[in-house]
Amino acid sequence: MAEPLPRPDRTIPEKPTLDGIEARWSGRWTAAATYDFDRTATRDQVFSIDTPPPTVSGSLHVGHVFSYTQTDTIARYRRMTGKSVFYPMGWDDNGVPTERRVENYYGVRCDATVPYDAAFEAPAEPAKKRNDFVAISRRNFIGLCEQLTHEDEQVFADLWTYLGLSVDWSTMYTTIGDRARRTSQRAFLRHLASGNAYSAEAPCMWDVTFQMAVSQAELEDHEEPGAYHDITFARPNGETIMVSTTRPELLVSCVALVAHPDDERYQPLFGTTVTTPVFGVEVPVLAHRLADPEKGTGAAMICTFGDTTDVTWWRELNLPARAVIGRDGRFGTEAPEWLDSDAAREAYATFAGKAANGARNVMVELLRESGNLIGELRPIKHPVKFYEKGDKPLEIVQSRQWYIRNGGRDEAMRRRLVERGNEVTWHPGYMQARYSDWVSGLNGDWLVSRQRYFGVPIPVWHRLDAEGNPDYNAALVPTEDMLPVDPQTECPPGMDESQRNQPGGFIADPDILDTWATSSLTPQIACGWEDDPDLFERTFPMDMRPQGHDIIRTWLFSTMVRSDALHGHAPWRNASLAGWILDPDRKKMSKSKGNVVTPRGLLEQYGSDGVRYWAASGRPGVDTAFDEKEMKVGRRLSIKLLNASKFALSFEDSKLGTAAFGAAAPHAVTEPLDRAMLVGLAGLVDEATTAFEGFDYARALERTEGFFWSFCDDYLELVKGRAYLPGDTATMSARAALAIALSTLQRLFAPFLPFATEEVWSWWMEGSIHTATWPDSASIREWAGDGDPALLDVAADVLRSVRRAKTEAKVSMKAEVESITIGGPAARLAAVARVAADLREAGNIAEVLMVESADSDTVVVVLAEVAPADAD
RNA sequence: GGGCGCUUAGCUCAGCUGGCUAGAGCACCUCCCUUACAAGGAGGGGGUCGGGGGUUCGAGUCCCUCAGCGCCCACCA
Repeated sequence: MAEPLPRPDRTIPEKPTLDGIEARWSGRWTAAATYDFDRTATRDQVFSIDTPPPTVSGSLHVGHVFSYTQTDTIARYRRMTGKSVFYPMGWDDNGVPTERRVENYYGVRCDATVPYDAAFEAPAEPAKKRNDFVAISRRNFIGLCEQLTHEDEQVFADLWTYLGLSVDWSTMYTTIGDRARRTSQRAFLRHLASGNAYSAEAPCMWDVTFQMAVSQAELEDHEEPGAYHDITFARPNGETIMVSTTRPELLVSCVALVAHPDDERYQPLFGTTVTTPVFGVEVPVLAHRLADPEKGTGAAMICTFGDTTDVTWWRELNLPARAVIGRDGRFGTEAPEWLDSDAAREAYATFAGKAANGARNVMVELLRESGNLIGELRPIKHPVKFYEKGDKPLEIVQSRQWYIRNGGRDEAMRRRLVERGNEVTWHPGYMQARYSDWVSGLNGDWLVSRQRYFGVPIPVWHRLDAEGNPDYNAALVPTEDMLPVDPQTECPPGMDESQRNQPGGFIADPDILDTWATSSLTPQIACGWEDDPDLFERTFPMDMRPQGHDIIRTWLFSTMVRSDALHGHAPWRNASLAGWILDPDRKKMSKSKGNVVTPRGLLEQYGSDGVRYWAASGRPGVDTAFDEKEMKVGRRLSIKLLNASKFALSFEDSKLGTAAFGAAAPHAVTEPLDRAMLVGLAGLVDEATTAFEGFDYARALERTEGFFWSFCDDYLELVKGRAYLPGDTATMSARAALAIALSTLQRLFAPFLPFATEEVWSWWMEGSIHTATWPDSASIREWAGDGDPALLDVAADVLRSVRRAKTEAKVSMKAEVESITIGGPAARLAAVARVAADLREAGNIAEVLMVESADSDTVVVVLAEVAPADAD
């Protein structure tokens, strides 16, 4: 639990300032362990947060600051309500983005065939072109990944500290660290044992640049130019059938033609065969409901594999696989065995070894020559599937991959996962629909194996038979106490290194797990699943998952899948979806778009509190424009808080605060205006509390800010004269009310402006404001007694009229007023009478007169030695 | 094609379960160097709440419909 802060000097500076406030307080918080998790707290006293681990491969931009600040305000609120807040930070440092960054940063590339070089040093000057990158061993490569991520993580941690995130750094984790690797592998092995993980030889979406498989959740559609090619197939009777295709180069992979079963044009052809042009391969004409009579000629060419529909057709119609595009995205150099004529093989040779685009051009020529290309190409724009981080269209490649069951091929499981969504409260609520929609639309299991290096290895070996062929049906697995394990360097139980890669021995599974397959376990990693059962017991399931709404389909869903399989319930109670930061052109701010704004300069210019104010003003789930003006407003608010606090504490006896106000106010609050203000304050506390309970930090801030400004403009102005006077009852009432209000407002602002509030709190209170108790409206109402909130409204209204008169007369606000005459119903006049003394003081008014009238309210202001100004 | 969200002052947005003359900040105009605050403060102008229907004593707020914008998803031959 938090230690007391080093005792501040408890003096109020002559000229309060925000300069250097971040360094001053973040250092003291660290020293005092202000934000440390109290792991003696029981589950019901804990609030645990499943922090998104930022990808360390880039730099943090203001979008990160935006969403992490929002979460931090909630963490701070919960801490002040007495919860022990479990708020770890994780770094997502494994996976493709890190590899890419390391490759470019050092000018290296990983080559598994290169031997380890203990004396290796990265090139001083990285090569400009990828082709010139130095090939290094897997172990050297991983070493560089670790080195660079460590440096990056330190920069990130410094920024978070400067921003004032109240994370407990002692609970930090990384997704490549031992704990994460162990957790990830253990979960995988448990899935394997329960049948939730399996490997299969199947067509999968394949990125030809990274040369690895990608999962459904990583797909992105890009609008790409293409063209319909109308080509003819020959029927045995000499007739032809025309088909439109955008990928004529796949003709060699054609295994059938397909049309809709109800399409009368093709019903006579079903069950017959046709011959492919150029290659002369005989293929059947089949019927399938997915063929769209409206598209092209209504008949389509099924190739292995042009798109995901081809995969469906291939699977459901039991067609042979005639794949020719290899893992490098190029056509195989050898003519495939199903081409049985020399002419066909010669034709193939003209595009063998080419990538899709090159082969297409050649194929078009071949078809033109053979007379099977009819008419002109018809250009179109059509969506093509890409890997979200890739820049070439995906190919579909047949290969052995690992899968985790996610309901994509199991209706009952899909329904169960949709149901799990009901175990979570969504903020905002409509985000649940995105989750349900995604789960309902799944069409395959989750492909988790990646043909990469820097990641969590799949903890599996395969037995080799006497011929040296792997047996994929019975994986050799490590015992859990071996975890984390690297199958490349360690051996399966009961076997030794001499049997590696030998007939009758074993081989290591070459792949690693996709990043999401590890980050989908952040609750288990952070809470110490199996590693630290005591911690797990106190923190899991977690209270809150904050994240961006764009990764509901990936991170949120996959975390649900894992928790469902491992624990049989949802991993959290609340999911809080943050919006994006949009640049001034309303585009999402992201590194790949090159429109990011780095936060450090902003934090220094506007102060962390100023930037936090902007972030916390963004409504939950709503995309928000990047707006420096809001940060300026936040900075002004922070300065105002310093000045207003200084002023209110400048009166003797206001400084009687204690860390938590006791049951009684320092002095009795007796004056009507003071009581009126306190009633409003109590209402504010209720509103802010309700908003925070519903994860709506933005509303809490908005209401607090609104109250604070009118508190300064009106109440403070109205009572300062009275508070200055020598201490009679009315004076003491003002000072007590000021102290109560100040203490309350400072705490209400604490989640948003942690630095400024800590500063002003230190002037008069013991301990950190961030471990102080959240304000309690009931005790404020006790102090307020019979307060009538309307009094403050009336007084502020009259004061505004007086100011207006002075402004219109172009005189100073302290100009003397001879008299004001208030008109209105008796009730209004009675209210004015109760605050008349404060009004006289605040407006420098000699005389307050009243005239009862049934008409609307009026205020007539007579300035001393100045022509009367009517200012109703 | 399906789902979700948005459309309120020049700009960025609040307006929760329908209720007194529709709010804030920025920008703009005027004034004030008032001992908390001049990188301030006080005051002011500015909106037929996207269009059209409907429910209601009463709608920015509920229902229907149309339009525009954005996001997500889809089997994209």
